[in-house]
Amino acid sequence: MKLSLYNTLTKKIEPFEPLNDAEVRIYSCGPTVYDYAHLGNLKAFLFPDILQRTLRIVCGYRVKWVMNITDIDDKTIRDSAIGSERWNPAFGEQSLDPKVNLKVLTSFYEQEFRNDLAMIGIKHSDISIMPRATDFIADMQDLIRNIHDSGYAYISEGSVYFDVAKWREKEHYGRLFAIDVEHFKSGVRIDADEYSREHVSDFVLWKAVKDAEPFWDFTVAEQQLPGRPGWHIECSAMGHALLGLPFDIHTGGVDLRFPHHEDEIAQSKAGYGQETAQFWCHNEFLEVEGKKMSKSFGNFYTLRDLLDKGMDPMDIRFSMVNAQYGSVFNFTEFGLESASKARKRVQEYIYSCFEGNLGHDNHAEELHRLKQDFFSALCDDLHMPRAIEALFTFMKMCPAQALSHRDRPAFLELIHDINEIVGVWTIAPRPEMDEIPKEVKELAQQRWDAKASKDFTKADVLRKEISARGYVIKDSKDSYTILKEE
RNA sequence: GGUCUCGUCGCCUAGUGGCUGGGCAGGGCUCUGCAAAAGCCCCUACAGCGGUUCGAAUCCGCUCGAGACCUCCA
Repeated sequence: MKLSLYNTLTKKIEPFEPLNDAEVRIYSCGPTVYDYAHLGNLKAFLFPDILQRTLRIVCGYRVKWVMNITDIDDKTIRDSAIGSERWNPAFGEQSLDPKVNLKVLTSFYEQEFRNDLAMIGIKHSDISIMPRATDFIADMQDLIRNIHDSGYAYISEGSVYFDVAKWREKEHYGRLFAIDVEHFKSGVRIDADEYSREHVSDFVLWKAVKDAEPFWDFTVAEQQLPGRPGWHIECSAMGHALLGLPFDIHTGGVDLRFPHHEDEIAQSKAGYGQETAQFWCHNEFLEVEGKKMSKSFGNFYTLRDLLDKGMDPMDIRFSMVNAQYGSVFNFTEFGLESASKARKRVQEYIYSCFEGNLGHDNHAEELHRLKQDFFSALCDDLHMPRAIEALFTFMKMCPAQALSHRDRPAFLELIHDINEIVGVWTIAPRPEMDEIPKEVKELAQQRWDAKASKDFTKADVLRKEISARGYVIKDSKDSYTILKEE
């Protein structure tokens, strides 16, 4: 099946066709590793995860997926600076070398980030490369020299800036975002750093070293400019080095359309003479309980915050994935609960397919429709809600017990493929219960006896005792089961 | 001020002109000590006002409302 995707470059949903038959090349703007990943980050990475899984499983392409790690920027420098409040004592003593401190801080959060990805079901084996910006300084410097040589950069007080005004004389600046350079709203936040640009619309390619900040030597136009890269340049350099330009799909949050991605396009074109990507895809933001997630609203959550509250990472994945990436997703506790129940219903259905008697009806047609509807919804700009709807509709039409000896394996095969994308279920028989302690079993039997003799007071006391040991009793008509309390 | 989304059942989400979408919650039943699990059934909404049309949640206009971005937040 062919995938169609909304392309911010054209503002239309377009059929996707790889530039190169061998594989689809995707670049995702990754995290800045100065803190634990928050829910918004997760949504931003779940989107390309579903994208690349769909490209592989439904469209049959090979995929090369690059997600960068930004380990040098204002915030990583700030937090690793000597005396920073955010320096975690677990990192040990701070070094006198700011580069060492930077590395310590960023490697810590990088590792945490990798753990978080695994936790929400993004497989490391699916990500071809996770390059760190600091490992590509030389590539960035080459690119900046190229841009300078071609006349679109100028040096000012030790920093190098991209000359947007000059670029606009030749090229369209505002490919992803309609920029009204003349009408920047007065009072809107303007980058307040002390670097001097000729125009506010210019952006920095290379920042001159400041006191006690990490820096790299750099020579451009026979000038020595010790400093560090600007934010946008890293993606241009890494995309070029690891995927080659132009590549197929570039992903990121909507906030990155401008200036980050716009500048990336301009830089790469100015320095490499090539377009960056044929598709630019942006995921919408996440809100929490109807409000923008922010520290000041007190609704700012990292993944580990939610796990500490006892939430299941697979429920978090399912709730986020079960929303179209291009629309604002409202993360609520009630919504997570809904998603959790819906997910478990499907899981229950899958377990049922491994047990009980077979049915005799023929559901080949419904199976075929499920396959068709599920995958075609995904192929339509990754409409996961519609795809999941097809699954529930199927389950309603065809109870697990009704599936025949032919339909069951067919369903399991299909749900396996579906799960290769959704990634929240276990396609296997119901796991054996953990060994239940003998005393709990005995208590349960006593309770059943008490109940049978209608001594309900005693039965309730015993239920409480069982509960105190972490188990619950569920009665059915003429038997009972013991389950571990969640 | 500029650019752009969006207002669908209690909540979340599909749906680019006609066929009462799905999930969760709620109600009923299978099953009567209590509770819980599972399954089945029920639950006809499209911000407002005009217009186009045989027919509009869906197209057009206006109004009201919500939100995002506008120089380093995914």
